[in-house]
Amino acid sequence: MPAEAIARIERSLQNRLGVPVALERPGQAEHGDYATNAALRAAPTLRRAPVEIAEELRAAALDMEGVADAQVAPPGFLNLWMSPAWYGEALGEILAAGEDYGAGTASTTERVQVELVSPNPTGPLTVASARNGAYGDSVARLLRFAGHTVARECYFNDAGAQADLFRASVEARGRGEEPPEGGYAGEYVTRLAGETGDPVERMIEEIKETLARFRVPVDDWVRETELDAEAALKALEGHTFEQDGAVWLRTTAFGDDKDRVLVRADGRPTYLAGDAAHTLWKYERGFERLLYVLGADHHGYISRLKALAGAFGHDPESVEVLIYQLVHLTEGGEARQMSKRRGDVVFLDELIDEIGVDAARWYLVRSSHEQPMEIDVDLAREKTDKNPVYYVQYAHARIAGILQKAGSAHRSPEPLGELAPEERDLVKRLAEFPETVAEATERRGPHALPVYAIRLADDFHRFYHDHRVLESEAEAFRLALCEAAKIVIACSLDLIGVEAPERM
RNA sequence: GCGCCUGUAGCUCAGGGGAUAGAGCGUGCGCCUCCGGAGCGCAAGGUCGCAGGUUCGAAUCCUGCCAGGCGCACCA
Repeated sequence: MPAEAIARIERSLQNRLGVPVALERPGQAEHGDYATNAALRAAPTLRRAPVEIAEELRAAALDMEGVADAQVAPPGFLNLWMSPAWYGEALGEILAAGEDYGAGTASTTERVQVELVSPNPTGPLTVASARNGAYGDSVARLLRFAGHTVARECYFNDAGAQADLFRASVEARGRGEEPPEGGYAGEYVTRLAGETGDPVERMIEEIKETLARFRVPVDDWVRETELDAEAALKALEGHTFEQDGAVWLRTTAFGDDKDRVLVRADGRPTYLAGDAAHTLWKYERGFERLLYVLGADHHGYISRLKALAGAFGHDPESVEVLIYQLVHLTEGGEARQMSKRRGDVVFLDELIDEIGVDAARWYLVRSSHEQPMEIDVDLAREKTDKNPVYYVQYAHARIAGILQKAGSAHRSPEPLGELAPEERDLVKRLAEFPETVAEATERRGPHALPVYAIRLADDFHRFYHDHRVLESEAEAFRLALCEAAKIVIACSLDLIGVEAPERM
């Protein structure tokens, strides 16, 4: 979903040709402001020479409002140069939309739930959960921006064997004994042993505080102990069978590669039974699409969760599992193993203490969720002020300074005449935002935002360096340009949960 | 053995069929009477893991291989 100023040109060319036309920004200035390979793509179906088709498009383009020049380049590209009026149109579009620029692109809106983090309440949040939170929350923000109704949920598995083991570990430590086999160690266990109350409850409270601090606004907190497993098992009865004394769910009927046990031979429910109750509760609350944000070590769950949806009579496709690759810690170039049980981890609160929420969130979403992530503990500490997030925030603060100094001076998106190259680049970058966001949303890939924000900041810094804003002939236009840049930078950062400061 | 993810500059990573593959960090050299120098410019640095295939065109799609991460429970 490109900006309207761009989409208008695309539609006109499309009507002329009868096949899809997408404008792209070419890598080199000699190839114009925008270019399209539409003629090359259409050639096979139209059974005509690409250059011939491109010539036809060129003629059409030259007649369009906003197009200053058009040229055909072999083997069939069409290159476009836009007029000052077009730049005014594109800039005006941004200022008119304000902070809604690029929003509401979803064709149909849904009630979406994003389940994220969902940690075992047996210890504080670690940097592993932090990637889940930063990624999942950013996806939630994107979906909301696109127009969906979004709720974030965090689930606590507070009933299982791990919770019991954790409680036993804290009690043992309180008596000065070693933790039980496979139990929990670490400083926080010692700390909890000195406090009163249920350790699991203490952890749940701490996790809630950490997530709030990390700017992940959770709408619903759900605990396994609150769910009605009996009701879920009853609802699944048509899809279960008994074998070897256990109750099985026929998940293979919904695409799983093997059936799964719901109730063990000894009568205790499995983890899947808890998941079933949880899934049922989600649908009962009316969500139409269920997103799960899970680490790569859980990707085996996908077919199970979809099968549960099917067994409850919903479309398995309404379940969407977002898998992110794991975080590996290194220290001094060597791999550092993380184990919550041993207490040998880096906690999210420590990371925030070290580098702050902005740098941490930026760092955790800047690369694709499909990319395994390495965090060098030493480097993360050292490089605090080298994090590109400050580069982007600085651009925002710089603009804020100019606009403040400008006071109520007149602003106008209408350029006086030809734009400088740096002005053109900046407007084009801003006009690219709606499409960038729409694609990031569709692909569930918020990492496109940091990448975009750096380029935008880059374009702004270059513009700023070469052109005076205040008291220049083009002051009104340049103030409008600054205003638009400020809006889009702030929006890009907000979508990944990073603040856009007026001053630094 | 089967499945998912990854392999791009010294390091961390963008790039989802187009023109001469990009950014940050690091390295080298420049730029402050001036709206914020947390900035700007220039340079060096690449067999896009390897080999085939599809295509007018492949880092991108397909197949095979190599390497790394993760998963294949009546654990959670």
